[in-house]
Amino acid sequence: MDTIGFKAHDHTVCMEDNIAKVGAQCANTGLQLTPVRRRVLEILLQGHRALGAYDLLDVLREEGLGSQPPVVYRALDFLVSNGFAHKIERLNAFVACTDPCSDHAPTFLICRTCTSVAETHTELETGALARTALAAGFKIERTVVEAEGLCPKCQLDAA
Amino acid sequence: MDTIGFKAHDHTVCMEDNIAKVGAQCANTGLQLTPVRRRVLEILLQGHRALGAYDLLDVLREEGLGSQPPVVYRALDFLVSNGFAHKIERLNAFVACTDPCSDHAPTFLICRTCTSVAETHTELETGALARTALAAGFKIERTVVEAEGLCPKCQLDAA
DNA sequence: AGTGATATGTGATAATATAACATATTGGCT
DNA sequence: AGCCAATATGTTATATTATCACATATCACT
Repeated sequence: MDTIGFKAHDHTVCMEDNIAKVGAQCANTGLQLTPVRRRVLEILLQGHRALGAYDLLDVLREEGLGSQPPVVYRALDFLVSNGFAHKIERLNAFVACTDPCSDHAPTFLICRTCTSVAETHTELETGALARTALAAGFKIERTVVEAEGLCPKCQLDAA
Repeated sequence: MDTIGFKAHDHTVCMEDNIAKVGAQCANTGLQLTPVRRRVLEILLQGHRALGAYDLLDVLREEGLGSQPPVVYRALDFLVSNGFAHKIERLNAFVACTDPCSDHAPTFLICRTCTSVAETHTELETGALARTALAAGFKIERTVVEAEGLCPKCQLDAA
Protein backbone atom coordinates (compact mmCIF):
# COMPACT_ATOMS: atom_id res chain seq x y z
CA MET A 1 0.00 0.00 0.00
CA ASP A 2 2.41 2.57 -1.29
CA THR A 3 1.68 6.24 -0.86
CA ILE A 4 3.70 8.80 -2.76
CA GLY A 5 2.81 12.44 -2.74
CA PHE A 6 2.73 13.49 0.89
CA LYS A 7 6.14 12.02 1.63
CA ALA A 8 9.45 13.79 1.19
CA HIS A 9 11.41 12.33 -1.71
CA ASP A 10 13.91 13.29 -4.38
CA HIS A 11 11.47 14.72 -6.82
CA THR A 12 13.92 15.24 -9.67
CA VAL A 13 14.69 11.54 -9.63
CA CYS A 14 10.98 10.79 -9.26
CA MET A 15 10.24 12.72 -12.44
CA GLU A 16 13.16 11.37 -14.44
CA ASP A 17 12.36 7.80 -13.50
CA ASN A 18 8.77 8.25 -14.52
CA ILE A 19 9.56 9.76 -17.90
CA ALA A 20 12.17 7.06 -18.52
CA LYS A 21 9.69 4.30 -17.70
CA VAL A 22 7.04 5.78 -19.93
CA GLY A 23 9.55 6.30 -22.72
CA ALA A 24 10.68 2.69 -22.49
CA GLN A 25 7.14 1.41 -22.42
CA CYS A 26 6.27 3.43 -25.51
CA ALA A 27 9.37 2.22 -27.33
CA ASN A 28 8.48 -1.38 -26.48
CA THR A 29 4.89 -1.20 -27.54
CA GLY A 30 5.05 1.10 -30.51
CA LEU A 31 3.28 4.00 -28.84
CA GLN A 32 4.44 7.46 -29.87
CA LEU A 33 5.51 9.74 -27.05
CA THR A 34 5.32 12.89 -29.14
CA PRO A 35 6.55 16.30 -27.93
CA VAL A 36 3.13 17.50 -26.81
CA ARG A 37 2.36 14.25 -25.00
CA ARG A 38 5.75 14.20 -23.31
CA ARG A 39 5.47 17.82 -22.28
CA VAL A 40 2.00 17.34 -20.79
CA LEU A 41 3.33 14.40 -18.79
CA GLU A 42 6.28 16.51 -17.60
CA ILE A 43 4.00 19.32 -16.47
CA LEU A 44 1.83 16.87 -14.58
CA LEU A 45 4.91 15.32 -12.99
CA GLN A 46 6.18 18.69 -11.81
CA GLY A 47 4.10 18.41 -8.67
CA HIS A 48 1.99 15.63 -7.26
CA ARG A 49 -0.97 17.86 -7.93
CA ALA A 50 -4.11 17.71 -10.01
CA LEU A 51 -4.11 20.13 -12.93
CA GLY A 52 -7.08 21.06 -15.08
CA ALA A 53 -6.91 20.65 -18.85
CA TYR A 54 -6.95 24.40 -19.34
CA ASP A 55 -4.14 24.93 -16.83
CA LEU A 56 -2.06 22.58 -18.93
CA LEU A 57 -3.17 24.29 -22.10
CA ASP A 58 -1.99 27.66 -20.73
CA VAL A 59 1.51 26.25 -20.34
CA LEU A 60 1.50 24.65 -23.78
CA ARG A 61 0.34 27.92 -25.28
CA GLU A 62 3.18 29.90 -23.66
CA GLU A 63 5.62 27.38 -25.04
CA GLY A 64 4.16 27.42 -28.51
CA LEU A 65 3.17 23.76 -28.36
CA GLY A 66 -0.51 24.30 -29.00
CA SER A 67 -3.28 26.74 -28.35
CA GLN A 68 -6.61 24.96 -28.82
CA PRO A 69 -8.38 22.65 -26.34
CA PRO A 70 -8.22 19.55 -28.54
CA VAL A 71 -4.42 19.65 -28.33
CA VAL A 72 -4.38 19.09 -24.61
CA TYR A 73 -7.39 16.79 -24.52
CA ARG A 74 -5.82 14.53 -27.11
CA ALA A 75 -2.58 14.36 -25.18
CA LEU A 76 -4.47 13.63 -21.97
CA ASP A 77 -6.51 10.97 -23.71
CA PHE A 78 -3.30 9.28 -24.82
CA LEU A 79 -1.75 9.46 -21.36
CA VAL A 80 -4.86 8.34 -19.52
CA SER A 81 -5.83 5.52 -21.84
CA ASN A 82 -2.32 4.10 -21.67
CA GLY A 83 -2.13 4.39 -17.91
CA PHE A 84 0.52 7.13 -17.80
CA ALA A 85 -1.84 9.59 -16.14
CA HIS A 86 -5.18 9.48 -14.35
CA LYS A 87 -8.23 11.67 -14.26
CA ILE A 88 -9.42 12.79 -10.85
CA GLU A 89 -13.18 12.75 -11.41
CA ARG A 90 -13.94 14.73 -8.28
CA LEU A 91 -11.89 17.66 -9.60
CA ASN A 92 -12.21 17.23 -13.35
CA ALA A 93 -8.44 17.34 -13.33
CA PHE A 94 -5.46 15.15 -14.09
CA VAL A 95 -2.37 13.71 -12.38
CA ALA A 96 0.63 11.76 -13.59
CA CYS A 97 0.59 8.10 -12.63
CA THR A 98 3.16 7.26 -9.98
CA ASP A 99 3.63 3.71 -11.24
CA PRO A 100 3.22 3.93 -14.99
CA CYS A 101 4.26 0.39 -15.84
CA SER A 102 1.75 -1.68 -13.95
CA ASP A 103 -1.84 -2.28 -14.81
CA HIS A 104 -3.74 -1.20 -11.73
CA ALA A 105 -6.88 0.14 -10.12
CA PRO A 106 -5.59 3.32 -8.53
CA THR A 107 -7.10 5.14 -5.58
CA PHE A 108 -6.42 8.73 -4.62
CA LEU A 109 -6.11 10.90 -1.54
CA ILE A 110 -6.91 14.48 -2.53
CA CYS A 111 -6.06 17.43 -0.32
CA ARG A 112 -8.87 19.95 -0.44
CA THR A 113 -6.68 22.97 0.27
CA CYS A 114 -3.45 22.41 -1.65
CA THR A 115 -4.90 20.07 -4.34
CA SER A 116 -1.96 17.71 -3.91
CA VAL A 117 -2.84 14.14 -4.73
CA ALA A 118 -1.38 10.89 -3.43
CA GLU A 119 -1.92 7.75 -5.44
CA THR A 120 -2.30 4.39 -3.76
CA HIS A 121 -3.08 0.96 -5.13
CA THR A 122 -5.60 -1.39 -3.61
CA GLU A 123 -6.46 -4.70 -5.18
CA LEU A 124 -9.76 -4.61 -6.94
CA GLU A 125 -10.31 -8.35 -7.00
CA THR A 126 -10.40 -8.95 -3.29
CA GLY A 127 -11.95 -5.67 -2.19
CA ALA A 128 -15.31 -5.19 -0.59
CA LEU A 129 -16.55 -3.41 -3.66
CA ALA A 130 -15.79 -6.48 -5.76
CA ARG A 131 -17.76 -8.70 -3.37
CA THR A 132 -20.71 -6.33 -3.42
CA ALA A 133 -20.64 -6.24 -7.20
CA LEU A 134 -20.48 -10.01 -7.40
CA ALA A 135 -23.48 -10.32 -5.10
CA ALA A 136 -25.43 -7.93 -7.34
CA GLY A 137 -24.35 -9.73 -10.53
CA PHE A 138 -22.54 -6.59 -11.66
CA LYS A 139 -19.40 -6.84 -13.77
CA ILE A 140 -16.87 -4.16 -12.85
CA GLU A 141 -14.74 -2.78 -15.67
CA ARG A 142 -13.28 0.25 -14.02
CA THR A 143 -13.34 1.92 -10.59
CA VAL A 144 -13.15 5.45 -9.29
CA VAL A 145 -11.97 5.64 -5.69
CA GLU A 146 -11.13 9.08 -4.39
CA ALA A 147 -10.92 10.37 -0.83
CA GLU A 148 -11.01 14.09 -0.22
CA GLY A 149 -9.71 15.72 2.93
CA LEU A 150 -6.61 17.29 4.43
CA CYS A 151 -3.02 16.23 3.84
CA PRO A 152 -0.59 16.19 6.79
CA LYS A 153 0.86 19.57 5.96
CA CYS A 154 -2.48 21.32 5.58
CA GLN A 155 -3.71 19.81 8.86
CA LEU A 156 -0.80 21.52 10.57
CA ASP A 157 -1.44 24.80 8.77
CA ALA A 158 -5.09 24.69 9.78
CA ALA A 159 -4.23 24.24 13.46
CA MET B 1 -24.51 -4.95 1.97
CA ASP B 2 -27.71 -3.71 0.48
CA THR B 3 -28.02 -3.28 -3.27
CA ILE B 4 -31.07 -1.62 -4.71
CA GLY B 5 -31.30 -0.74 -8.35
CA PHE B 6 -30.67 -3.95 -10.26
CA LYS B 7 -33.22 -5.94 -8.27
CA ALA B 8 -36.90 -6.21 -9.04
CA HIS B 9 -38.97 -4.33 -6.48
CA ASP B 10 -42.20 -2.41 -6.13
CA HIS B 11 -40.96 0.85 -7.44
CA THR B 12 -44.07 2.87 -6.63
CA VAL B 13 -43.69 1.98 -2.99
CA CYS B 14 -39.96 2.60 -3.25
CA MET B 15 -40.60 6.16 -4.45
CA GLU B 16 -43.37 6.93 -2.00
CA ASP B 17 -41.35 5.66 0.93
CA ASN B 18 -38.42 7.76 -0.09
CA ILE B 19 -40.42 10.96 -0.46
CA ALA B 20 -42.17 10.29 2.83
CA LYS B 21 -38.87 9.80 4.64
CA VAL B 22 -37.39 12.94 3.17
CA GLY B 23 -40.56 14.89 3.99
CA ALA B 24 -40.47 13.69 7.58
CA GLN B 25 -36.80 14.48 7.94
CA CYS B 26 -37.34 17.99 6.62
CA ALA B 27 -40.29 18.55 8.94
CA ASN B 28 -38.20 17.40 11.88
CA THR B 29 -35.18 19.49 11.13
CA GLY B 30 -36.74 22.65 9.76
CA LEU B 31 -35.56 22.12 6.19
CA GLN B 32 -37.91 23.34 3.48
CA LEU B 33 -38.89 20.76 0.89
CA THR B 34 -40.13 23.34 -1.58
CA PRO B 35 -41.98 22.46 -4.81
CA VAL B 36 -38.90 22.59 -7.04
CA ARG B 37 -36.80 20.58 -4.60
CA ARG B 38 -39.51 17.98 -4.17
CA ARG B 39 -40.07 17.73 -7.91
CA VAL B 40 -36.36 17.28 -8.64
CA LEU B 41 -36.24 14.50 -6.07
CA GLU B 42 -39.30 12.87 -7.65
CA ILE B 43 -37.76 12.97 -11.11
CA LEU B 44 -34.58 11.42 -9.79
CA LEU B 45 -36.57 8.73 -8.01
CA GLN B 46 -38.46 7.83 -11.17
CA GLY B 47 -35.70 5.45 -12.18
CA HIS B 48 -32.58 4.28 -10.42
CA ARG B 49 -30.67 6.19 -13.03
CA ALA B 50 -28.24 9.05 -13.12
CA LEU B 51 -29.65 12.22 -14.65
CA GLY B 52 -27.71 15.30 -15.69
CA ALA B 53 -28.63 18.70 -14.33
CA TYR B 54 -29.82 19.82 -17.74
CA ASP B 55 -31.99 16.73 -18.19
CA LEU B 56 -33.71 17.67 -14.96
CA LEU B 57 -33.96 21.28 -16.07
CA ASP B 58 -35.71 20.21 -19.28
CA VAL B 59 -38.43 18.56 -17.22
CA LEU B 60 -38.77 21.52 -14.87
CA ARG B 61 -39.03 23.85 -17.84
CA GLU B 62 -41.84 21.82 -19.42
CA GLU B 63 -43.70 21.94 -16.15
CA GLY B 64 -43.19 25.65 -15.65
CA LEU B 65 -41.14 25.17 -12.49
CA GLY B 66 -38.07 26.97 -13.71
CA SER B 67 -36.07 27.59 -16.82
CA GLN B 68 -32.59 28.71 -15.84
CA PRO B 69 -29.66 26.53 -14.69
CA PRO B 70 -29.42 28.00 -11.18
CA VAL B 71 -32.91 26.69 -10.44
CA VAL B 72 -31.90 23.09 -10.83
CA TYR B 73 -28.41 23.49 -9.41
CA ARG B 74 -29.81 25.05 -6.25
CA ALA B 75 -32.32 22.26 -5.83
CA LEU B 76 -29.58 19.69 -6.38
CA ASP B 77 -27.32 21.46 -3.94
CA PHE B 78 -30.05 21.25 -1.32
CA LEU B 79 -30.71 17.57 -1.99
CA VAL B 80 -27.05 16.58 -2.12
CA SER B 81 -25.88 18.57 0.89
CA ASN B 82 -28.67 17.11 2.99
CA GLY B 83 -28.02 13.57 1.82
CA PHE B 84 -31.26 13.15 -0.15
CA ALA B 85 -29.39 12.73 -3.43
CA HIS B 86 -25.84 12.03 -4.56
CA LYS B 87 -23.64 13.25 -7.35
CA ILE B 88 -22.04 10.60 -9.55
CA GLU B 89 -18.71 12.24 -10.27
CA ARG B 90 -17.85 9.88 -13.07
CA LEU B 91 -20.94 10.99 -15.00
CA ASN B 92 -21.42 14.54 -13.76
CA ALA B 93 -24.93 13.40 -12.96
CA PHE B 94 -27.21 12.85 -10.01
CA VAL B 95 -29.23 10.07 -8.36
CA ALA B 96 -31.71 9.98 -5.52
CA CYS B 97 -30.37 8.44 -2.33
CA THR B 98 -31.85 5.04 -1.59
CA ASP B 99 -31.52 5.46 2.17
CA PRO B 100 -32.14 9.14 2.78
CA CYS B 101 -32.24 9.02 6.54
CA SER B 102 -28.86 7.65 7.42
CA ASP B 103 -25.58 9.45 7.37
CA HIS B 104 -23.39 7.34 5.15
CA ALA B 105 -20.48 6.99 2.75
CA PRO B 106 -22.26 5.64 -0.31
CA THR B 107 -20.69 3.63 -3.10
CA PHE B 108 -22.14 3.14 -6.56
CA LEU B 109 -22.32 0.53 -9.29
CA ILE B 110 -22.89 2.30 -12.59
CA CYS B 111 -23.99 0.45 -15.70
CA ARG B 112 -22.17 1.84 -18.71
CA THR B 113 -24.89 1.01 -21.21
CA CYS B 114 -28.20 1.76 -19.46
CA THR B 115 -26.84 4.33 -16.95
CA SER B 116 -28.74 2.67 -14.14
CA VAL B 117 -27.08 3.11 -10.79
CA ALA B 118 -27.16 0.89 -7.71
CA GLU B 119 -26.23 2.40 -4.40
CA THR B 120 -24.52 0.29 -1.79
CA HIS B 121 -23.22 1.06 1.64
CA THR B 122 -20.03 -0.79 2.35
CA GLU B 123 -18.08 0.34 5.35
CA LEU B 124 -15.31 -2.07 4.38
CA GLU B 125 -14.13 -0.23 1.34
CA THR B 126 -13.83 3.02 3.21
CA GLY B 127 -12.19 0.97 5.94
CA ALA B 128 -9.37 -0.10 3.63
CA LEU B 129 -9.07 3.43 2.32
CA ALA B 130 -9.16 4.72 5.88
CA ARG B 131 -6.19 2.53 6.83
CA THR B 132 -4.20 3.78 3.86
CA ALA B 133 -5.09 7.35 4.72
CA LEU B 134 -4.11 6.89 8.33
CA ALA B 135 -0.74 5.52 7.30
CA ALA B 136 -0.21 8.59 5.12
CA GLY B 137 -1.38 10.98 7.83
CA PHE B 138 -4.28 12.03 5.64
CA LYS B 139 -7.62 13.06 7.18
CA ILE B 140 -10.55 11.88 5.05
CA GLU B 141 -13.60 14.12 4.98
CA ARG B 142 -15.51 12.54 2.13
CA THR B 143 -15.12 9.70 -0.33
CA VAL B 144 -16.06 9.01 -3.92
CA VAL B 145 -16.36 5.30 -4.69
CA GLU B 146 -17.85 4.41 -8.05
CA ALA B 147 -17.55 1.22 -10.08
CA GLU B 148 -18.41 1.30 -13.77
CA GLY B 149 -19.32 -1.78 -15.76
CA LEU B 150 -22.26 -3.87 -16.86
CA CYS B 151 -25.41 -4.56 -14.87
CA PRO B 152 -26.91 -8.08 -14.97
CA LYS B 153 -29.47 -7.18 -17.61
CA CYS B 154 -26.98 -5.52 -19.96
CA GLN B 155 -24.60 -8.48 -19.63
CA LEU B 156 -27.39 -10.69 -20.97
CA ASP B 157 -28.20 -8.25 -23.76
CA ALA B 158 -24.55 -8.13 -24.79
CA ALA B 159 -24.30 -11.91 -25.02
C1' DA C 1 8.07 7.09 -53.57
C1' DG C 2 3.36 5.44 -52.24
C1' DT C 3 -0.05 4.25 -48.95
C1' DG C 4 -2.68 3.68 -44.80
C1' DA C 5 -2.58 4.70 -40.09
C1' DT C 6 -1.67 7.98 -36.75
C1' DA C 7 -1.07 12.67 -35.07
C1' DT C 8 -1.77 17.78 -35.28
C1' DG C 9 -3.98 22.53 -36.43
C1' DT C 10 -7.93 25.13 -36.11
C1' DG C 11 -12.60 27.07 -35.76
C1' DA C 12 -16.82 26.22 -33.89
C1' DT C 13 -19.80 24.60 -30.45
C1' DA C 14 -21.64 21.45 -26.80
C1' DA C 15 -22.16 20.33 -21.98
C1' DT C 16 -21.61 21.43 -17.24
C1' DA C 17 -21.60 24.87 -13.61
C1' DT C 18 -21.39 29.40 -11.08
C1' DA C 19 -21.47 34.64 -10.19
C1' DA C 20 -24.01 38.47 -9.19
C1' DC C 21 -27.82 40.97 -8.03
C1' DA C 22 -32.81 41.86 -7.70
C1' DT C 23 -37.09 40.14 -5.76
C1' DA C 24 -40.12 37.22 -3.13
C1' DT C 25 -41.38 34.21 0.50
C1' DT C 26 -40.99 32.20 5.02
C1' DG C 27 -40.61 31.91 10.01
C1' DG C 28 -39.97 33.98 14.29
C1' DC C 29 -40.62 37.82 17.21
C1' DT C 30 -43.03 41.79 19.54
C1' DA D 1 -51.14 42.06 12.63
C1' DG D 2 -46.55 44.18 11.48
C1' DC D 3 -41.65 43.90 11.24
C1' DC D 4 -37.21 41.85 10.58
C1' DA D 5 -33.89 38.49 9.34
C1' DA D 6 -33.13 34.41 7.06
C1' DT D 7 -34.05 31.65 3.34
C1' DA D 8 -35.55 30.78 -1.34
C1' DT D 9 -36.41 32.15 -6.22
C1' DG D 10 -35.97 34.77 -10.81
C1' DT D 11 -32.96 36.27 -14.26
C1' DT D 12 -28.97 37.77 -16.96
C1' DA D 13 -24.62 36.83 -17.90
C1' DT D 14 -20.53 34.24 -17.88
C1' DA D 15 -17.09 30.73 -16.42
C1' DT D 16 -15.37 26.10 -16.91
C1' DT D 17 -14.88 21.67 -18.99
C1' DA D 18 -15.06 18.96 -23.15
C1' DT D 19 -16.05 17.47 -27.98
C1' DC D 20 -17.06 17.78 -33.10
C1' DA D 21 -15.68 18.29 -37.68
C1' DC D 22 -12.66 18.77 -41.17
C1' DA D 23 -8.22 20.07 -43.20
C1' DT D 24 -3.29 19.08 -43.02
C1' DA D 25 0.87 16.90 -41.67
C1' DT D 26 3.80 13.17 -40.14
C1' DC D 27 5.03 8.41 -39.39
C1' DA D 28 5.70 3.36 -40.34
C1' DC D 29 5.94 0.23 -43.66
C1' DT D 30 6.23 -1.66 -48.13
